[in-house]
Amino acid sequence: MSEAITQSIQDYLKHIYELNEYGGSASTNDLAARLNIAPASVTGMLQKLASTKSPLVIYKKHQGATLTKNGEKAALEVIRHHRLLETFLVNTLGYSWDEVHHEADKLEHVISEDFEARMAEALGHPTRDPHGELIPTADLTMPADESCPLASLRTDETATVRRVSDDDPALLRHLREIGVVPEVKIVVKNYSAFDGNLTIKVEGQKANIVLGTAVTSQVFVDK
Amino acid sequence: MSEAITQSIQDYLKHIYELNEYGGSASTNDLAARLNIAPASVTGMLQKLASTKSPLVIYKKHQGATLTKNGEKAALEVIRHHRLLETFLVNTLGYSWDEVHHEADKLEHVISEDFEARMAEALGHPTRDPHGELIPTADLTMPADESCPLASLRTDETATVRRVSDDDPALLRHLREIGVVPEVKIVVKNYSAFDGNLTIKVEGQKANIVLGTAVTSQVFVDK
DNA sequence: AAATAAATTTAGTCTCACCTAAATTTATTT
DNA sequence: AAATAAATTTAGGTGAGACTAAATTTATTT
Repeated sequence: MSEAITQSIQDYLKHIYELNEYGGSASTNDLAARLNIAPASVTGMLQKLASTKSPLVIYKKHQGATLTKNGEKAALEVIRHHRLLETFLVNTLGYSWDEVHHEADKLEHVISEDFEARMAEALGHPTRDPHGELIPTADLTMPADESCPLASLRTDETATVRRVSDDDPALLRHLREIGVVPEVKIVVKNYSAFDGNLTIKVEGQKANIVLGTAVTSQVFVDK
Repeated sequence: MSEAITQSIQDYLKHIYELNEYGGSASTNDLAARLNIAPASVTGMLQKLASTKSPLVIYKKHQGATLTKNGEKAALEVIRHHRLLETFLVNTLGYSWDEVHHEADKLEHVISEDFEARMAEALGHPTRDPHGELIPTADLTMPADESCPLASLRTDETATVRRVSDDDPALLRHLREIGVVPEVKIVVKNYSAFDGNLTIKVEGQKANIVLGTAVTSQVFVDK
């Protein structure tokens, strides 16, 4: 029988997947930071995950981790759970978008496939969660995402906000307040080469606002 | 800082509470059977739970376990979660009453107090779950329950079904089929002293039915 | 290219919650 | 009351998943 995919393994896979999305390979240190675990512990787990009959992870010393096909399926399963749960909590229990992440992080490991299917059905098979993040399909493929960081835009460019990072409640409350939410149109009024600040005009808001890279790197847009 | 109440401790407390409801003290063996754990392991855990600064459990060698005030509060918290979840799954996601137990057993350890409060609100602060079992109140007291086992009734007695045990899906499907569900009235037509069988007439059903003690001990009624 | 800094791995421990096998205690028969 | 059976506890062990401290490897400066 194949090795059990425990909750903590699910967490490793999820974060390796997310780190792979940009950086290529997921480094020991980055994983440790995301998982709130000592780097030494991460090394141990990666070695273990990479050395089973049909491994979930590909791992080379000092070069970080990547997912195998199986590992990726398992990761997408967890991510699908997470994003459906966030949508469900907002739509059905009246959570606001900054409150759902922590709850979904716990529930994602525990719900059954039946629960997943019933949620998807009840929600009308949504393709994005409340933060605009794409929900992996029931057959565990991740839809293509064209969006780029708001931080990469320059003066006079126009774009539509597609998604925002879901893991910082304070940031989410701020974004809600200034109207930077999915599907809203923005125009870049100014780019400051010194600090990377962007001055933008948000559709439906009167005043321009200035955002630092701490914010603009977490907001993703389609041009 | 007080000792963490882990998932497995929550399970111990829940089952000690339920065993205390009838039998007085919860025996090592009964607990082991309910938890699907070796008796030796139960002894170890009970010793541990009974020997902290402010213990959750009272335990004397060879005499089983009881809950302290704190232990009882913790147990009722879990039971409240479980029964609210069962109600929520049935009302909101269309589960049938035989499908919810297992899902609730996993979720009960994971949801936040906020989740609990939102569910209670969304459901209109129900007092019973779909099986008729009483839901502990938000301040963690268990409402009084007057009901007695159907098995204790005799010929010509009349009663109202109040609750049924929720942990055997096959039994639940059978009860649903024969109409033995909460709030239904029944009349005992015959009692057989040999095997304990009861012949009953269920309100709204044409034919009488005969039930063995495997069933009648799991159904609770008010006379 | 050597020196320093940063990232990573090794080695050795710890806790939790379980296990089995054997010993002991309590309960039940004969 | 002794013998047997059942329940419980003791003793010793395991695996998962974390930890720290020290060693090593890779990357970055000077």
